[in-house]
Amino acid sequence: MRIVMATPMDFAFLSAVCTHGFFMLAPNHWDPRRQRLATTITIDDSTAVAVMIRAPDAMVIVRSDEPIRKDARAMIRLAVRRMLRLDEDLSPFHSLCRQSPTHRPAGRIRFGRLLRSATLFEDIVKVICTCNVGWTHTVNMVDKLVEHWGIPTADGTSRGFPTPQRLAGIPAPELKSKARLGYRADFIHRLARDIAEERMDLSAIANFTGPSEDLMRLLRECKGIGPYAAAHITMLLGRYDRLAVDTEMVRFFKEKHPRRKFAPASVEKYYRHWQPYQFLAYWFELWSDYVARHGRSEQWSAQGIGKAITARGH
DNA sequence: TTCCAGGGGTAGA
DNA sequence: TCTACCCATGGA
Repeated sequence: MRIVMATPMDFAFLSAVCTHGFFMLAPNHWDPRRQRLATTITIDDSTAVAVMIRAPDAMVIVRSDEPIRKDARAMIRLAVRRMLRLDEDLSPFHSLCRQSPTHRPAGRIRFGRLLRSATLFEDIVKVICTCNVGWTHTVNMVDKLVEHWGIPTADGTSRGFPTPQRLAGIPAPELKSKARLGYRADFIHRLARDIAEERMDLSAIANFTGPSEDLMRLLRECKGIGPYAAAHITMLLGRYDRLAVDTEMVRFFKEKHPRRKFAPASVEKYYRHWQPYQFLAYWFELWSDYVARHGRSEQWSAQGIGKAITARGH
């Protein structure tokens, strides 16, 4: 099977994949030498398809060695579009960058399509798994979720991310002990159950058109999603006017502006002129700082970058 | 051992 | 609305 998709004018594959840590999380596997993203896309509770994504010239090519049903093919197309944000227009942000002495490189590399997951459910679970832990632990938790409850491909060689229905059927203590989720197990189990039993409608959140503030409020109704997680998920949903304040942001801002007193309000003020792209402006600065410290992001490995960040000693 | 990591929930003021 | 305290886990 081979799917070919046209890309927006300002699309750059490397930027789209390697400027957000999700490319290091299961079921994604990035091949830095060939510049290909291998992943497994979950179709339903019993079907998943392993695909290889590459992007020569002005197109994205998705290939799979398995025979694919027609409906599954459509779902793979939608999933890849979502992951690479092929429907977003970031040219206004790139125009702003070109006028900025600090962010000009962001315009040049077409920075801003931060990789997301095939589904919003997968995004939310992964964000919960980043809360109050080191990156290596996040990687391990997501690895184990996919390893134990991921949907296997027909040949059984890989697994897609578990569906809400699948995780809803696993008792929280089992999630905790097998995936080492800690107290996050209850949040993830509750989220999966609420979706599976139709108490929570993720499509309403995904298609929400109101102000970002209201979207944040909607997300925070979900146990386990606080201010940081809600802001990060809001970003994943394609809104960049909310800053996700976490320990990384605090560290970065203190280092960059040692004379300035840190307060979330002052950071918001600092990025105000990037409206509505505050998050992307901040993320480019943070990502550039990481690249200066640890080398090109497309060469990062999940465990390697985790250890490097921890060893930084903050 | 102790600290802390890309926080969040809850109770009490 | 703000603060203190607790919550699993694992690496340094």
